[in-house]
Amino acid sequence: MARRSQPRTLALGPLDGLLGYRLRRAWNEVRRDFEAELGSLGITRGMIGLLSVVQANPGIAQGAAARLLDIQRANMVSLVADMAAAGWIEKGQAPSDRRAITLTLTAVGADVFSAALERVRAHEERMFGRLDAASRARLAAMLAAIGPERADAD
Amino acid sequence: MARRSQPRTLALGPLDGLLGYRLRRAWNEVRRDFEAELGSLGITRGMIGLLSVVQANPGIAQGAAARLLDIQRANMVSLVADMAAAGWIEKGQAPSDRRAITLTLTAVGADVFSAALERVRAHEERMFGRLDAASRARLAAMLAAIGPERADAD
DNA sequence: TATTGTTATACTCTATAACTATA
DNA sequence: TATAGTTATAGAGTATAACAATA
Repeated sequence: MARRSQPRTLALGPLDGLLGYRLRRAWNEVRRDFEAELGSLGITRGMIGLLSVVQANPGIAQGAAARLLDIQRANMVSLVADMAAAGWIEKGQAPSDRRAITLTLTAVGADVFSAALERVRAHEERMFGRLDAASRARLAAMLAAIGPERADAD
Repeated sequence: MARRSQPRTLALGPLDGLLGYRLRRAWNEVRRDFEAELGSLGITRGMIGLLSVVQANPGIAQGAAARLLDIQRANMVSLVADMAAAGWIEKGQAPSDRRAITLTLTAVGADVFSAALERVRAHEERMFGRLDAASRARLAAMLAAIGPERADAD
């Protein structure tokens, strides 16, 4: 029977009602688990994103991939360089625009992505396993609705 | 009529179905807006969290606040130091444990928090305004359900 | 032995400004 | 003028290991 100088349950205060705070907690939980699962493969979250986008759009321009993934062009440079150095993607020249760099997946990259995706799916099941299919769909829709009203003709 | 060497709509690939990715996009959106709104006041997200917790639990131990906010003890040190230097919180000695540091809000800290909270609420409305009250409640519940099955007697 | 606060350090992601070469 | 890739740099958050003082 230890004495408590603090209330049994500590309160969060106004923070408790803020969805932004709840979002941070959830995201940190997910990020941590992702890194624990994928870290040993030397694959970061950024890499998974680029692997997916390059596989889905062979020859995509580096800048287009950056916009698609909501990553700054400047931050794309080292990401691409690291993945090219690992032999997962190849940089090429766009025929129509000599400034642009095209990205394609290598055979090794496809294998790495395939293996990583298995782990990611296990990770997702661990993180979202308490939500059924309908809930997950609603969650996805809600997450997509987060943000300022965007002009439709964006 | 520009020629397109890429499909009209670029695909995300397998990434598209991953809730973790959707969560990252939403979180980045919220984080960016928070920083744009609060940055000019010199208040970071970490500070808002600590201000709220210290106000709700005067004299809370530094380590207890860290656990409550899901922040590493080591990272709490500079956060507390910065906020104490700003005059928003005060460090004290716990009577029962000479190792522990207690935290209390100053009058200035209370004012700063109050002003910041107004901006945070505007920010939250901007971010989650497209969700009605029922949806927000469901979102909060879903975010709380994210993560591994935890033993109830945690 | 375990915990509290601390120091040191590193990594990921994100952001901005400025440069070059093209367009 | 605007865009693509690049370089340099900075900041916030997160993470681990190790230490001294205290429990």
